[in-house]
Amino acid sequence: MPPSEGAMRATTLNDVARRAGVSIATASKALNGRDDVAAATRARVLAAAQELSFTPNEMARGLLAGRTGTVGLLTSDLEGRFMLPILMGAEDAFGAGQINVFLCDARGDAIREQHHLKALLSRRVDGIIVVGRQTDPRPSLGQDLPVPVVYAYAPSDDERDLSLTPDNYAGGRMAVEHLIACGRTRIAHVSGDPSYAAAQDRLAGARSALSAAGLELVGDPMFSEWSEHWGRDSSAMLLARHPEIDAIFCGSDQLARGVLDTARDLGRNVPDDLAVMGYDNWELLATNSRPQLTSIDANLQQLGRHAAQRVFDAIDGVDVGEGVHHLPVRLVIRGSTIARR
Amino acid sequence: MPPSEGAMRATTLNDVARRAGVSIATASKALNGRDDVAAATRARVLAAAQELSFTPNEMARGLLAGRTGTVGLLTSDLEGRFMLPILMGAEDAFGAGQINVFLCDARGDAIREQHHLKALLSRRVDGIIVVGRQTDPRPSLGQDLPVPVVYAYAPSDDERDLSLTPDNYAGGRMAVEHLIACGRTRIAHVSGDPSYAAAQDRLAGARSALSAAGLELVGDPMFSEWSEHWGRDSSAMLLARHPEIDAIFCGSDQLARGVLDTARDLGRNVPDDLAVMGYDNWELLATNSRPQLTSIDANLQQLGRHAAQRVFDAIDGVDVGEGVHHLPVRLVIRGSTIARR
DNA sequence: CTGTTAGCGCTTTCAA
DNA sequence: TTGAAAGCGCTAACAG
Repeated sequence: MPPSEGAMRATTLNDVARRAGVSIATASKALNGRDDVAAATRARVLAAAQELSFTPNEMARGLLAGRTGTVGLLTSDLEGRFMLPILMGAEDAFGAGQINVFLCDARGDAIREQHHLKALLSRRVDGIIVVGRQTDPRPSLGQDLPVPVVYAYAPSDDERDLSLTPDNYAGGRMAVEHLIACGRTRIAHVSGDPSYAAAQDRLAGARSALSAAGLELVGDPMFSEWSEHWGRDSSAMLLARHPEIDAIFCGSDQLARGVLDTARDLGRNVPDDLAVMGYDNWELLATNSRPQLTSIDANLQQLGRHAAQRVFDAIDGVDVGEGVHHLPVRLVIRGSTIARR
Repeated sequence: MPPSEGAMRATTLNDVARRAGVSIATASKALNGRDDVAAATRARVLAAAQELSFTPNEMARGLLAGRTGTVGLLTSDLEGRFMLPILMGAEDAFGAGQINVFLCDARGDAIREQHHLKALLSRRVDGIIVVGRQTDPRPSLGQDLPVPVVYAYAPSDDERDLSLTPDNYAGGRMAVEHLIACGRTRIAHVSGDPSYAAAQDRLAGARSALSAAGLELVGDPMFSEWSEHWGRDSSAMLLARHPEIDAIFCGSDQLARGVLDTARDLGRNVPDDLAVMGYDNWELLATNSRPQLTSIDANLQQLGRHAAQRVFDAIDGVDVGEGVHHLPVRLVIRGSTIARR
């Protein structure tokens, strides 16, 4: 019995050929637009295909062609804020190129990741993009895979792999340069978990901008967790101990939201008394605060598209390349650093 | 020339058979654990497969089996807050069942959706889950598809399709019942875009709970957009006009965040002077506010798993069913409605 | 127990 | 211009 959906066995090229009264080979040629088919024959075949709503079986086609027109997207954890834009960028790029994407979520588990990798290989994907949730290096899938692999966001720990990751150092520098350009000189830093490479890189970038201007951070960088709560608490401590602070550079927009909250509680006007910068340019947070948050955008969707493009190229035989590439980030200026007029 | 990755043509069953010195059929049996193979032979085959790191070609296998072990996830827009949990639930359920998921994002464009649908059918997916971004009915993909289809979140406009969507009416009722149970009697409602079914359903549910208690909404429901800004502005208006309000039920957590902000500005203590409820239980927003937000959780991940389960069943020949199913939601109580002690 | 044979749906020579 | 035949990698009959 056929499945309930009014289903039936999908129509095959054979059905089309028979209905059009030609051989299966001729039908194939007609449908694929090859020019050694009589116009009348082609018309008949196309009509038949239409009537039977024929859709060629890509699996069979792939078997012949040796490529499937599919790629695997291996994420370590869909949950994260950073996955989605990368996913979208990649899906977008591939979709335009008639490639379909297998989505696999390893849930942060190495065993599950191996399972999924195996599954992807058995499906003969033409390439794989590995998306990690942090910018800390992650274990390589290895060099002996039969398909090209690109690492996005979380770089591979093996230099022979190609990794695309946002340039957090440049982001940190850019942020502080902006604050300095706004006339601020007593700048503090609030960040999240210090074990994150992102936290350290952004801080290092910030420090390079400061020392280039002959300045130093006010107080120690405040590390703890990437939460709004910590943004509130850390800034309260900072401002109590160093009331002269005129700008706080935050390692995330969440932290910055917390800082804004504290500033209001303390009656410090933002941006006049105190400039506040976020990081990530998470629109939900950045555009709904009062004032809106100046932030650094890592262009993640573009990063996803880039990764897809590399896989594309690799499929076409271009060497995929290697090393960790730090992709440019972008400053988005809003009201938390410059008063709107 | 082989692709750079140290690639090479993937090893086939033929390679394994030759290396083990058996026929290709025997190799197949040995690898698939059929019992009509001598132990010694099996060992030899397994060893050979291991050495060549053989992975069976699922496409070839699928060609024989008539099923591919893949399903399509057709989303209308990845951007949304509601996609991700559903996606995760479905991916999770399928992953455990050795099924791989094609992710297709139509970007809210009907033409692109048709393209993707066609692509999925040509890949001979065994089923499709259509995920919409709102709970308003969406156009059906049609009844004459060769695979089972389940609609998640956004129901199909055709009753013959199976749709799973959260029970917003029950959510609205549940929210107001909770507020009443907390002793509130002067309850107002702030919501987003009134053209959303979600907005109307939640309001209708809220009203049913109110009238069951012999109460009425204070003031008109405040509709505009689903933003924190509107939460701030609308509640300021409400509280100015109706200072007696002792609870505000919000149509989203974003709105509720805005309401909390205004309450603080006006010096109204939450929850003592004013109880505030959100909707969606978006943890990022709900757990980072002061106080944390009581909210309604639509169990979206579970909804995704359900949808996957239905597709599973349909693949196994069980009728997929039909009609719009409203899945239960859940109250999550935090500090914005009950003072913590 | 093992190997031979016949396909799954399609594309691609190569004759007719 | 058309069709017969081979074969992509695999499994499922059947003979041996």
